[in-house]
Amino acid sequence: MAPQTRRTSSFPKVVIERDTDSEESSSSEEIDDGDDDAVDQEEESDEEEEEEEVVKSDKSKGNEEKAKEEIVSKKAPITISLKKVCKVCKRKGHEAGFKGATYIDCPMKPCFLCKMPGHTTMSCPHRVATEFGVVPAPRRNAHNSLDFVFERQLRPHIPKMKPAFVIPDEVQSAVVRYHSRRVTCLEFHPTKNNILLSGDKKGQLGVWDFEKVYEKTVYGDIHGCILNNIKLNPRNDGMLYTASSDGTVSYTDLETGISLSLTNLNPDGWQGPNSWKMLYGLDINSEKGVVIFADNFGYLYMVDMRSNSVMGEPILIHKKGSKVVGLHCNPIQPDLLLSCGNDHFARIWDMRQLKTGSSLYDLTHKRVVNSAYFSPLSGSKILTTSQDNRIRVWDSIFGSLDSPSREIVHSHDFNRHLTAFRAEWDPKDPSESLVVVGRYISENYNGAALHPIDFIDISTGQLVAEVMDPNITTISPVNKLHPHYDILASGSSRSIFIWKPKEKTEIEQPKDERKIVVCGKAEKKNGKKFGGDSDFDSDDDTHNSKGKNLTSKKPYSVSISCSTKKKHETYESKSSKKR
DNA sequence: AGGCGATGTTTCC
DNA sequence: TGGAAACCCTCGCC
Repeated sequence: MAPQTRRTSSFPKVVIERDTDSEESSSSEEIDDGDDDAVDQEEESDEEEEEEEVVKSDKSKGNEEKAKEEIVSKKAPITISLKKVCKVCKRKGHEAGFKGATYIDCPMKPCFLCKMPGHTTMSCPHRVATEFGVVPAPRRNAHNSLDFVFERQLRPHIPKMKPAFVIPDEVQSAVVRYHSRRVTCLEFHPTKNNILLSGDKKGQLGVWDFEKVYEKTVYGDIHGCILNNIKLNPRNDGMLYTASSDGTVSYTDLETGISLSLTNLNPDGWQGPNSWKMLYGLDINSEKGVVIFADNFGYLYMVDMRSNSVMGEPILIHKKGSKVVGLHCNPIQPDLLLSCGNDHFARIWDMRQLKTGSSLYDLTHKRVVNSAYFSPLSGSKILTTSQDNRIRVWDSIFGSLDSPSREIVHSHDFNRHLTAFRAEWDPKDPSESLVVVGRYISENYNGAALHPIDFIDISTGQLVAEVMDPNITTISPVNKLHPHYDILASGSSRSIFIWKPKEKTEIEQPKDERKIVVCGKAEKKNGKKFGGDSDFDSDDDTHNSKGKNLTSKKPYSVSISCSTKKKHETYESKSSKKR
C-alpha cells in the first residue's frame, strides 16, 4: 500500500475539527454499527463531574495551545456509554478502549500522545501534524573546544542538497513467526547485502538471506536471555559481537554459530535482581580496536579486539545503579562516544579521557532515553528517542548542544511487552534528515487498527510517510534501513518483514508474488494476520469480521518452511517436530 | 475463543 | 531507599 500521509490540515483547522473529531469517532462507529448495538449512543448528559474535572486539569497546561484547549474544554468529554465503567479511571459514564478499530482515550487522563492534559489523542494537534510545535532551532552562540572540533572536522562532511526521499512501502518478503519470542534488534550485514541479522527476547540470533527467503537459521545457544545488540566486526565481517541481558558479550561465527564468550558479568549465577548484570549498549570503535559495552548499573566496559580480553576497570558513565541503554561511536571522529541511559541523559564523551564525570556534554531529557545515535554520514547531529514520546535532534553545528534543535512529538510509549522504540537514521540520506520509527498508537485504516511505521523528516518535523500492511496488526518497534539499498527491515512481535518501494509502473512486471515464509504454528488455519498465529494464504479478509475488504491485492504465496539445521536446533526445527 | 498472566520495567511514594 | 503500583492501543497460551 502506498505511503499514507496524514491529513495535512494546519493547526488552526484542528480547533475546528474538534467537532469533527467526535464525528470521526462516531463515523467509525457507524461502520461498526451492525454488531455493536449495546453502545447505541445515548449521548450522555449527566457527566457534569467529569466535565468539571476536565476543566480543572486544563489549568495546568502550558502555553500556546491555550486558546484551542479552552475551546476543547467547553465541550463535553467524548462519551461512549452510560452504563459502562471506564477501565482506565474506573468512573462511570464513559469507556476507554477500542470502538471498532478506533481507540477512545479516557478523557480523565493526559493525552496519550503528547502527555499534556486537557485533550485526548483524538484531538491532539500532534496527531494531526507531526510538525506541530516544531520550532526553528536556536542558533548557537557558545564556543568551546568541542564546538571547535565539530566545526573543523565535521562541518566539511555536511552535504548541501536534499534529495527526494524513497520510501520502502510494500512488504516484499517476510518470515512470519521466525523467532520464538519478540524481536529485539535487527542489523543488516555490512557487506553481504542480502543478510539480515536479528535478535530476540530469548537470546536467539537469526541469520536470514531475505533474497533467498528460505535460507534462514536461528542460533539458540549463544545467549540465555534478551539479545540487546548486534554488531559485525568491521575487520572480519564473518564474525559478530552480541550483548545480552544474560550479562555476556559473545563473539560468534556467522556461518557456524560457534561463539566465544568474551565476558560474563554474572560468574556466580543468579544472586537476585540487585546483582544481576545485563548488557544493553554495544558498539565497536574500529580505529581504537575496542568493543565497548555497558551494563544496567551505569558502567562501561571495553574489550580489546585483538586479544578478546577485557581492558582496565569498568567506568561509571551514567547514574550509579541505572541502566545504560545505548552506546554509539561517532562515524567520523573516533574519539567521540555517545551514550544514553535510564538517568534521562544522553552523554557525549571523549574516548581519550573516559572517566566518571568527564562527559563533554550532557543532553537532558524528561524521561528515559531509549536510543541516541550520531548521524551516519557527518556525525554532526544526534538523534534521540525518549520515553516522553518525543524524538529529539541535537545539531552540533547549526544548533547548540545545550538544547535540542528539534523536538518532535511521536507516539512510542514504553510498554513492558514491547521492545523499546528507537528512531533510526536513514544511512543513505545525504541530507541526514530522514528518520524511521515505529508508531505505538494505531490508526483506523479501513476498519482495521494498524500501527504504521513512520518516516519523519527531522529538518521540518513532517511525517513523510507512514507505511503499513493490513496483515501486520502488531506494533513494529524495531526498524532498520539498509545501508545501501532502499530497503526497510522491521521487526514486529516474532516476525520480520522486508519492505521495498512499490513498483511505480504497473507495466507487465511479472507480478512476482511476495515471498513469505511462515514458521511456528503455521498449521493453524484460523487467522489471517502476520503477527499472530495464522497462515494467511487465503485473501478474503476476515480481519475484523466487518466484511470490509482491507486489500485488493492478490493472495500471498505462502510456504511453510521445514528446513532444519542439524548442528543447532533452530526454531523451525522445533516447530516442525510438532507437526 | 475469551480470559489470564507474564513481566529481570519505570515511576512514585 | 525499597517496595508497590502502574490501568497500558501485548501476546501467547490455556
